[in-house]
Amino acid sequence: MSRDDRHKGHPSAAPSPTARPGSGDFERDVHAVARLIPAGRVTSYGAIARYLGAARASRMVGWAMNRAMGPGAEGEAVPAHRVVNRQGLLSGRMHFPTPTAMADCLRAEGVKVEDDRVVDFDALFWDPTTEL
DNA sequence: CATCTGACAGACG
DNA sequence: TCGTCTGCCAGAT
Repeated sequence: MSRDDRHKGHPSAAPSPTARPGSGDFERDVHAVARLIPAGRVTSYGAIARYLGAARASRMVGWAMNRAMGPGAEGEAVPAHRVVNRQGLLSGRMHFPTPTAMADCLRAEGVKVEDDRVVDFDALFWDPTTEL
């Protein structure tokens, strides 16, 4: 990401610093939805973000996953391997313990993965706004 | 305290 | 149809 110069995002400071610093609400919701993803199914970051009402915060979904699997993972593990991008691409595979952990995990659930991409992604796609 | 980056997605040219 | 830019929120430097 180095389009050139996109450093403009500088809205006035937060009006209520004590409102909710770490928030965690968004992240918590993301984890909740991720856990609802049925095994053998996959969804996209945007789908989750949209379901939470933050369709434009799809990036945060991925960030939430990163924290979810970290050492500070909440009690329950989050199936981050079932969350892929809009193209069915395992964009987050590099963040797993091993580069093949994500694909291997999906294959274990019956999901075919080829070239880091979910085969038949459209058929396996699980949309929370529709299914939930 | 200011600035960039990041597991994406959608709009635009 | 493809390449590029912007938007979003939060964490890291």
